[in-house]
Amino acid sequence: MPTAIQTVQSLKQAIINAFAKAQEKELLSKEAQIPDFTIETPADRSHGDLATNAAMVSARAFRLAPRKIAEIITDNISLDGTNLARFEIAGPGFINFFYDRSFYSAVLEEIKSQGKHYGRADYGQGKKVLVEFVSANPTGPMHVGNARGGALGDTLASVLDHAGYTVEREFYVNDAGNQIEKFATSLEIRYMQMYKEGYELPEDAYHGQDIIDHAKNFAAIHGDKFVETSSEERRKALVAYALPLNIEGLERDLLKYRIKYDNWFRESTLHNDGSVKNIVALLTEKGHTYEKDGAIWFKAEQFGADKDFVLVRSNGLPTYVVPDIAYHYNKLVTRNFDKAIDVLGADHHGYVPRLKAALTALGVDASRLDVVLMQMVFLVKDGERVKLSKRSGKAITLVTLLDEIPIDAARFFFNLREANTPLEFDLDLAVEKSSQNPVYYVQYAHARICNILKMLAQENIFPTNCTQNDYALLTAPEEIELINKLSAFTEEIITSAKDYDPSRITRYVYDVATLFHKFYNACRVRNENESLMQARLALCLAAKTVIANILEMFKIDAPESM
RNA sequence: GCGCCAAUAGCUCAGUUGGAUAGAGCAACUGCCUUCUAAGCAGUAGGUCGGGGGUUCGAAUCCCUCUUGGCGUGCCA
Repeated sequence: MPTAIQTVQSLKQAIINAFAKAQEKELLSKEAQIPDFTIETPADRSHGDLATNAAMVSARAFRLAPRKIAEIITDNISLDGTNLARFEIAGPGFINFFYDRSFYSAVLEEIKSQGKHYGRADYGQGKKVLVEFVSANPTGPMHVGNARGGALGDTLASVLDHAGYTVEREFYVNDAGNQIEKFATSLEIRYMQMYKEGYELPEDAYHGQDIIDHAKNFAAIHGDKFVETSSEERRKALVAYALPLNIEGLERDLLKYRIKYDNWFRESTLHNDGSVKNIVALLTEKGHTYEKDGAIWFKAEQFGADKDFVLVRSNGLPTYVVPDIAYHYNKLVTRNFDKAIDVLGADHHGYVPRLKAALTALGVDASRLDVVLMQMVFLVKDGERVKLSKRSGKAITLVTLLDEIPIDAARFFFNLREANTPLEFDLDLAVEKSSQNPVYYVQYAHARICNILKMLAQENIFPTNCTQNDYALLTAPEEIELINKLSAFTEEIITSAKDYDPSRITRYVYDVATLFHKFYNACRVRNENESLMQARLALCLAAKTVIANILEMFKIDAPESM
């Protein structure tokens, strides 16, 4: 167990023991329960490395002043084996604890021995989790929102993996249904326009250049062969030509973005194997549907949704929700994932309770589906928001974006903010090669460490094992703060996994870089006496390990020199 | 109308799930390179946490209410 977490747990136990001992001595009422208390890291370290509110929250239960209880606890506490050296009572009744020297050496030894694995936890207990993200329509190119979804989903999957889940990444390909019909219509009209007058693209069709290109390339192969055929045949041929190309394109572009999926799951398989029909049948069988106006409705209100909704339209075709229900049923029942996590745009939020209602009706525990909603991205150039218009087909695509800015920057920037807040993406800052660019700031810290190692190696100096006495020389505030930060990595991973929030890790690694730069300016490694140099070298290596582990997790380059 | 999300320094955002004097970065101003990378560091200044009520030892955080903004509320996806 990581040193920091272990220290907190042993302290918690020590406090509980102190309570019990005081009760035994009848200093505290035996009647009262020991209330839930917390142990936290104070923002201000002069208030200790760990602090507890135990005395304050138990004031009522024991009918004593908080400070009095704090005295009783501290009189009866034993800090043996806790990596803590001392405590003090402060403020309204906080008890503040301070690390023993052994804490710092334990952290550095731990990072050294775990190396690439440092930061990993068993919090997820190997549970199977499916993270579905991007899932852009294969009817056109991906846009900036998909870029955020990609960075977020892929990194979230990594975070969950580090937290001890068994993770799969999945892309859901909408290769059936209305979108494809619209795709067919758009292709058909663009194709016919090349040979005949009087074909006008409807307002709600796809207006992008990519459709025109597909039609042209198709014509280059088949000529006017499909002009006189039935519309059905023509559409089929066009889709059969263009759709695979688009899907290949999605895969290629995402790979360029360093995203590799375990599965590309096709909606069409759910239609072909009868799953979609089966969902309607199952719900009907259980008496959860009814007919109205020639359509089949689901009694969603009975299962917590805001209103009932249509499953099968009066024209006999299912609405988009049905394949979606079938898909999630497939994830949670057929494939038996413990958790399904969807990364979706926030405009889908109204649909989540409906999907969950349907799963509940099917007897699936809907809490096994978690949805991470993602707010809008605003691109900023020259200090102004770039206007995006999807309708005209002039939206900025993922590919264009990645041509303009480094992939490292994109993956970092899109994980700078929590998913549920709108994100301003500063295009100028992303290409900026300066301290203002947070990616470079972090990478620079890594490169600096590598450089120290390189310089020393040239003098034939290499890291050795450190003794307790060596580690004891690390006493500067910059050194202590850096170690403290490094010790918190595993907890950050767990919290980040719990909240489905990789942006915590982005901020964390930025903090690590900041503290390293401060250390670098305050303390020298080279030309110090052997013992201190080795201790500082160990600290540098530990910082390097943490930064490198995180950058690898984010699939961002960790350069040896810059 | 109803529902979801948000509002913190001039700008972009944190805030350890109710804790101690609300923090970073950018922008502004002042310093630090004969010493491991100045893509760095140190410092100054900047606040009615959208408004108002409530809950308690204690509120940016929880509850109520109002204001403003985004989104949703289709036999579209």
